[in-house]
Amino acid sequence: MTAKLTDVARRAGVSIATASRVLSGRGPASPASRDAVRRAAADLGYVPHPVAQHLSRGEGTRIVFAFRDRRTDILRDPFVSRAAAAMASAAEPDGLGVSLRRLPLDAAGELESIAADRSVAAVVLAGHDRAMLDRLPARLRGRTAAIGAGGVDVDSGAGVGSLVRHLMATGRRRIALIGGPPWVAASRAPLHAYTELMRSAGLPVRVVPGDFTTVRGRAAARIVMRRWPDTDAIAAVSDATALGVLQSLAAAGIPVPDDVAVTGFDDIPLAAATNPALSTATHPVELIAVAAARAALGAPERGRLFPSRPILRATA
Amino acid sequence: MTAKLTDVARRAGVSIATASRVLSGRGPASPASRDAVRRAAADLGYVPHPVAQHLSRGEGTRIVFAFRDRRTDILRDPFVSRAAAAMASAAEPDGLGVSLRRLPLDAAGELESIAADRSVAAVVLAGHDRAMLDRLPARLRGRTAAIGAGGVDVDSGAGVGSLVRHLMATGRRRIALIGGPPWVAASRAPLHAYTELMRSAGLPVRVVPGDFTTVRGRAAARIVMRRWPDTDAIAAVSDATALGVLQSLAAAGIPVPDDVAVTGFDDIPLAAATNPALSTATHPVELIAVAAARAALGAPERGRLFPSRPILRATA
DNA sequence: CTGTTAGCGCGTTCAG
DNA sequence: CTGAACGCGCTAACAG
Repeated sequence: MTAKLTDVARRAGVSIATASRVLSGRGPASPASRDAVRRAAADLGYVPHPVAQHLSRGEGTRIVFAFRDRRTDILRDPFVSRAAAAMASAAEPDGLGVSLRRLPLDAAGELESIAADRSVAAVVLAGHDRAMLDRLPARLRGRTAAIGAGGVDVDSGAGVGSLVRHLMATGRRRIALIGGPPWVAASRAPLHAYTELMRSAGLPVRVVPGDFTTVRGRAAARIVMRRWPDTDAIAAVSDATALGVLQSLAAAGIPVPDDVAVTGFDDIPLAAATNPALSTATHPVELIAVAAARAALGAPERGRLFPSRPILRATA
Repeated sequence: MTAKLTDVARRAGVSIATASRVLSGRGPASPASRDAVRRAAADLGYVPHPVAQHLSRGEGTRIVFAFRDRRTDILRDPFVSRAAAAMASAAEPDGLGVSLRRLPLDAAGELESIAADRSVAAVVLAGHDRAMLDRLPARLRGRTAAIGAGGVDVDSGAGVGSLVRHLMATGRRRIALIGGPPWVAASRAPLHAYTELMRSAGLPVRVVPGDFTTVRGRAAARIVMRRWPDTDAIAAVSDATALGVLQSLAAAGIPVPDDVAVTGFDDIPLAAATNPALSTATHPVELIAVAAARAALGAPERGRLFPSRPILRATA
């Protein structure tokens, strides 16, 4: 049988309250009893029972990662799994676990049920919109953090901006942007950054909407080259899209980066493996997810932007 | 304040014991009190407190996914994050969370500490070897399941075998295999399947070891074509490797699949996006992870193999 | 600084 | 079939 706090207290010759104070580090304790308790705990190989601690403190035991999406199979989205795994790794030392839950577009009911579940220590929201944040159940207020769009997010504006600037610095002038879907909040910042840069440089603004997929990237690249044949660079707001662009250009016999430079965004593992290797910018999903989890667990911090670093390879 | 079992019992005019029996479904209860309790619970919007339940039942609140690897940053491995996310999704309805923990090659101490943690409901092991399973702490015995190599796994032998058979059926005769690292258990089954098929068909066995990476795939393909220039098909045991093979062949001006057919394994998202699109076989990581989690939580099942389905695209 | 006393919310004997 | 009482293991007010 595993040793419990009572055993430690008895062996140390103090009360359980004192033992608890010493071992949890909360509350005062004389050096003498502190020492005795620590020794007793070590001798007995005492390990606290996290479940009992959580119950007693009125805290939950898990972080719920709630991802709002119209697709049912959110597990196929690499960002979802990367973020979930990162949180599961960060939460481990605290004895917490991570649960993943998909939210439908209208998630009012689901959020209520999550709020009612007292095993939920914190909630990390993604794919949300403003309405959702505003209608957040009161009981979730102090323990919810959001990823993206107003919450913890990557500075995609600055990231894409730095790539566009690089394109300009290397002589590109007719730069097209394949953006995200207009109705997705994350599409705004890159589009804005690109537009501002082009305008203030007196260069033409050429934008085609995408949807972050490779298939759409292929089609979008064809549209770009048909509509503006003199385009000498294509900036995509996701690596998946950029892969489609590369394929499309290769099929059309357009050399990259000689005739047309290409950039992506995210720095997925395969970006380094394309031919030629894709120039892109980092997307620290893991850092963001962990920051959001910490914020949800009580850190006051909100709305922080994580920097995106350009990774220049062969395509630009 | 949220309603608790006491409130439900009082409103239903029964004792907490009866209320508990009715709501948990364990133990007898008369139709009358059953009805009263159910109604009272509904009226009050009663939601049980999972943490209290777990403490009382002496169960843990989380599933620990323990991944043994020499690399420190296991989060970068897509299989790790996919498996973790799948378990986090499957565990959600049960009020359980998932924690991810890296294990060093000699994980004796870590396993002890995991076993001592009473918040751990179950352990899913991956990257293990036999010695590790044998030295498993006694307290972990009934609640541990393993992914791969003797545990729940994909039938990679049959998967690679079906691809090799397809290559033969389409006229390929000089088929080379780029395998996994010899010291990894998961490399054995595909190698064995390939070797048996080639031998019994009276065809030459051509094997070059790989390490599941794209970089190594590039190098391995060069080795294959230099050593056996008449090779007309290359089967790789991972899609990442196959991508390297495709790049290497493209760089050498060898048309795929005309001169050399190529197959991978895993069916990662980008396999559909290569040019030409990669023929491969599925690796149901999510299904496997969930099955392992269920097994660890108490299902008796062990050592089940999940089928791998060939996905024939353009490279073979 | 310390020990006593209540809880945290629920499961589960064990007599009725 | 039911209810009173205890146990799960620990934290936190409250006097001392």
